[in-house]
Amino acid sequence: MEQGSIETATLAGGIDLQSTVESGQSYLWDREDGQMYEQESAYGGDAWYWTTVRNGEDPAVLRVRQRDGRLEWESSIDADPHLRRLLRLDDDLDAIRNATPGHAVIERASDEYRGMRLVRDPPFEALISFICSAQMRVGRIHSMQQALRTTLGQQVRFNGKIYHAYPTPEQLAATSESTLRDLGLGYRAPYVQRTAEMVAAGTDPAAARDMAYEEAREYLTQFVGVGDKVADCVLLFSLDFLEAVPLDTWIQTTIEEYFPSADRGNYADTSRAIRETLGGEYAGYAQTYVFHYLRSGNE
DNA sequence: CGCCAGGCTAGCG
DNA sequence: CGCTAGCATGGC
Repeated sequence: MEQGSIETATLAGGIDLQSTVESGQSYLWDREDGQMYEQESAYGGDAWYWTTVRNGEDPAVLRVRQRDGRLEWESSIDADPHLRRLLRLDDDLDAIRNATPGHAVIERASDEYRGMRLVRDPPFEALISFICSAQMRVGRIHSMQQALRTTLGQQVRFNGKIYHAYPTPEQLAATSESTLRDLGLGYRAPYVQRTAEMVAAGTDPAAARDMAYEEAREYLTQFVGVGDKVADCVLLFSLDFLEAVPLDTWIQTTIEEYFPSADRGNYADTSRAIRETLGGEYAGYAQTYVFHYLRSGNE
């Protein structure tokens, strides 16, 4: 086993691990004490989280927790570069905040979750988990991904315990719609199965990375179960389009309440307007702070 | 019990 | 094109 740590003081703007992995951006991390998404009162903030990364034939488990000014990790491999990628540790949060307009609700949200970073999920996992997100609560989206892992993913042994990798495109493509329904996916089951078939056959969601933003969003909507909103989530939480602002029910309410002039009546035009309102380049960062702030019961 | 959740697809005009 | 009915499931 390898282990190591990263000093949070070396990260520009610090990090809040709990907010980063429990804010409904990524559904690929599990919390080992079983308290994920719960509004606990006596929490020390130092729970272990784990995920897996592809690593040739054998996926690798990454365990990480935040304690005493460090991100401490354990893995079968060197987790350092993986954590820097998955948790966007190179983002300069101070610079991002300085580039964000000073609206009151954004500032309150940014203050409340100082150190929260966007995630950089792997593209296929992001695509499937956000297809599952349609008309679904955050906690259940996460439990669906756990069910997919536990039932269909490759077993990985680490420190004497069994973990499960996220299923591959081939594994999901070979799973029947009824099996996926049995895992609680509901009407999303055929979307997941058919999209996995497309990816297994060679259509690469990550190809959107090289496109202009709106072209990339259009490209992703070719996958079954992916409309503009899910496409924006994949662009923002996986493919480095920090300007993407997913227009979900929460942000629609926010627009009506705080930025009514940005409501242009349709997705593409409202998207452009709110993206401009939130400062352009890092608009998705502002959106994610506000989403987590409002969804957590503030205001 | 009814309502709703980080929406999408198919089918209509 | 734009618009909308229908959609599975579980928690409150």
